[in-house]
Amino acid sequence: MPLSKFTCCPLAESQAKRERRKEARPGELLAAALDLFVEKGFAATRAEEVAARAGVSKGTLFLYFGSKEELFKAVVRENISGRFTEWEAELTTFTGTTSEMLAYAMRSWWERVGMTKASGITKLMMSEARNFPEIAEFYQQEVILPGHELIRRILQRGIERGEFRVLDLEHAVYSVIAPMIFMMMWKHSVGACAPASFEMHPELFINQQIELLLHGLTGAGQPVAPRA
Amino acid sequence: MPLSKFTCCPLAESQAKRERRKEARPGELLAAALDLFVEKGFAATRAEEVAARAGVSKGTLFLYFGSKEELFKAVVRENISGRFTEWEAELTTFTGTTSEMLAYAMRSWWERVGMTKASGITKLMMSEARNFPEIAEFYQQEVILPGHELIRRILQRGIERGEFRVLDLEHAVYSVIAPMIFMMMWKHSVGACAPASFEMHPELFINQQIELLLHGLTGAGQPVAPRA
Amino acid sequence: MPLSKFTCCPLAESQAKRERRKEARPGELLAAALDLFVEKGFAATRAEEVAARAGVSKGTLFLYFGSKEELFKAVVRENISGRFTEWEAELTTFTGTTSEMLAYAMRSWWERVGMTKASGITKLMMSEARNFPEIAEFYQQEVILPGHELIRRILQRGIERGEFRVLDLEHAVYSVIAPMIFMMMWKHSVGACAPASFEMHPELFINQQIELLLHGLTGAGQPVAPRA
Amino acid sequence: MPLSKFTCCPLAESQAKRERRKEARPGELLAAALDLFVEKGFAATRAEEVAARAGVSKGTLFLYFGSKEELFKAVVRENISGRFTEWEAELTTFTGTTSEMLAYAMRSWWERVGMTKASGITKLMMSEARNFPEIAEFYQQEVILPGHELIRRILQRGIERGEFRVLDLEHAVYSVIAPMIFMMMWKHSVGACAPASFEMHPELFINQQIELLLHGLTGAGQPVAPRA
DNA sequence: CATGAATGAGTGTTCATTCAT
DNA sequence: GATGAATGAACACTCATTCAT
Repeated sequence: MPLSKFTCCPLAESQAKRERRKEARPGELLAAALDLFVEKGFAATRAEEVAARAGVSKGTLFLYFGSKEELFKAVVRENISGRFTEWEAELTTFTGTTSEMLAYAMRSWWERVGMTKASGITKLMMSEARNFPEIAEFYQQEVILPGHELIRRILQRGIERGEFRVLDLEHAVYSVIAPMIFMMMWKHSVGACAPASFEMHPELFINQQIELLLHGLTGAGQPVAPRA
Repeated sequence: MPLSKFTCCPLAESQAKRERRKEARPGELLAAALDLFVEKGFAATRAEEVAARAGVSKGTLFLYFGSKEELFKAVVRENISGRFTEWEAELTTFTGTTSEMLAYAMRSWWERVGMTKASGITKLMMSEARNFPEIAEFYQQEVILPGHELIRRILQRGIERGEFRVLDLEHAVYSVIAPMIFMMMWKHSVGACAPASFEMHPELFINQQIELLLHGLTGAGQPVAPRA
Repeated sequence: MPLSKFTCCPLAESQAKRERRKEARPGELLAAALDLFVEKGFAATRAEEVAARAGVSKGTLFLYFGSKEELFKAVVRENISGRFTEWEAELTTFTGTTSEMLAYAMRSWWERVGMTKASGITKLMMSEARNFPEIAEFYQQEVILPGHELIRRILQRGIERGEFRVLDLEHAVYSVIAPMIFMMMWKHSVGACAPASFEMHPELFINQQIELLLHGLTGAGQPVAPRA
Repeated sequence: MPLSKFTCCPLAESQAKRERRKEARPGELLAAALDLFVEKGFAATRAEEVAARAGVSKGTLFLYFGSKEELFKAVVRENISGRFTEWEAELTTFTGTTSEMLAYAMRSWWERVGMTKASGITKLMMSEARNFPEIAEFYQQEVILPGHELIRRILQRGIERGEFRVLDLEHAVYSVIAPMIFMMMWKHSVGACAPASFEMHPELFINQQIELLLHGLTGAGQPVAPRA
């Protein structure tokens, strides 16, 4: 844009800046709210604090979200993207073994969700589900259901191809999911105020968890992810 | 009740009942508080509601617990029994294989903690840890640390006796704990308002989880806990 | 109560005092609210001010009335007693001329309503009716309708007995009511902040109004209620 | 519009319209404000609503009126025309009987004020006088005082010419004014949300009211304004 | 001039906590 | 001890007013 330095009227620019701010506001507020809701819970988070963290005044918050509750719902909705379709596509075209597939799914989950702020949503839902049944319902439809479906299909593939032994699919899904839920909860609760002794190295843990999930504690073969 | 004919006035009886109630008060309050804190979180639980559920007046609550925060601490403290000593004793004298030992530990954990109200404490800590750092610290010392220690010793025994392969102990502990934490969280959040499709059969899940933990998905042998 | 000076326990007395206060609270609050609502309108009256005038804290107000709106409704309801039955009884047994009857009705209205605080309710309703349609409806049923009925019956009697000439009853009712409504409005608006020049002597006005209503401006006979 | 062919671009036209609108702005705002103030009272009327009804933005309102209070004052001031001079002139040159004169005054009042939006101002003053003493004072000087003066002069004329009997002038003025005030209040309060049973036919009422005022309920002669 | 995004003082309402009874 | 009436600090939310664009 070489011409832009000659811009005769600053109107465009400042207008743009204002517009940009206006469009950015909801996002900034949602980000601030996510942080605080995850950190302190819904009830203990003050609206003014959210506003302050987003760099605006209390009134502005209510300009964008009609109430604290609507803000909460927006936070959850915003962070529950339908990332599953993309994910399922990847797995549908996967050509390796199902063990590799499962490992891939767990590792990419960590990179795309577990290690990001989005993981806080899970903590939020676990903590507040009973106070927001409608939101919990929404979360189940949008996250839990497709998530389970995804894992179930992987396990099914493993069984059908003779890679995994026959097992109770429904509960096996929970076995795969449990360590992931656990990591998110841990990170946002004990992990946030724990002494060094409880530090967890997520990548190491995931690697070993995959190993254990596939071959078990008694599994033969090389030692499992020895700590560097 | 042949003695009752000597009770000239019902005063004595109700007096006695009152005494009993008086001594029971703190316990009833703690039980009510546990329920409500688990259900709605600390901030969203009203002191009056706790009192009402315990069958006393608002004022009485503050007679026994100086503040809502103290009540919370007492709830946590009260429900963190030093059951570990007893438990460790059991395991120290355990004579079977380590696989059996691990299975025993997980199953008895379910009976003694997982399926009881005490499981709510874990949900509470996960939800509120960051609002109550001192309590979280206390919880770590009293529950997490000994719990980890217990699991670690089992795993260590397995490795030393050549039953389990060598692995990163610290993270393996998390692999054992994760499904248990998961069950408690699930039960008190999604599980409390979930449709039938998300129902979980804890015993089945634990059985299969033990199997998976020991032999993995690819493990040979008979199918794992096929659903009845 | 000569024995009361020996009352061994002051419990009874203080209990009583507390009880009395508790029972008196709603009344005190309603009185304070009536004053302020009449003076400043519903919206411009602050809940805290009402409480302060009743000698209690803001919180106490909400102990007795769930919301400002409920307080408003209670104020109106409280001051709309079914005084009409008593009134109608009086008029049913009235034996004089209908002129005397009308005069009696207007004068006793002044003593029982017009000159009391209850007159403020009319101002309130006139000012706020459109903001509280349900209350306005209630007011119509409880006050306007029976009030009109009462006046209508008097006029009807006058016509039937040949004392009053035939006229459009419905509108004649308004002619009787108008000066009374007017007095209440005036008193609580202009009258409350008017210079001496607008002072009104209600008794004089009513007397002359009765005279005019009965005989008109052109009526023969002695001068009408010359000012003392 | 033969000149319009010289308007090469529609800009001029819309420019013109804009100019016109610009000059019309204050008037539109005052009209909108009058409606809303009358309907909901001063405190319960939101500035933004006034602006919206006038078709401008919130900011624009404050461009023309420094504050909501100033807007209110302007509304009152604007709607209190010095129509009295014109009126007094009419009455000064009146040649009929004083009864006719009074009837004319009341009927023309209805046409010029009572049935127009201006009647809302009276409701406003009655409702808000105590919150705006200065405005109330102004209203007294500009409306009440000259209004009373006008009525007083008519009555005085009637007495002096022997048409009306001697009476307490001050209070007789109120007797004339009361039904007019009443009509305006009624129309803007109960009348605005009343069931058909409380409907009032202003012309009928005024006619009969005049009759009653002149000859009273007991007046001989033909029946008073029998309902068509 | 007009706009509407932003502000923050103000108000209704809640609820932990106190204390007279 | 037990009660529950009373308190007032705290917080969600509103809205008149400002001002950058």
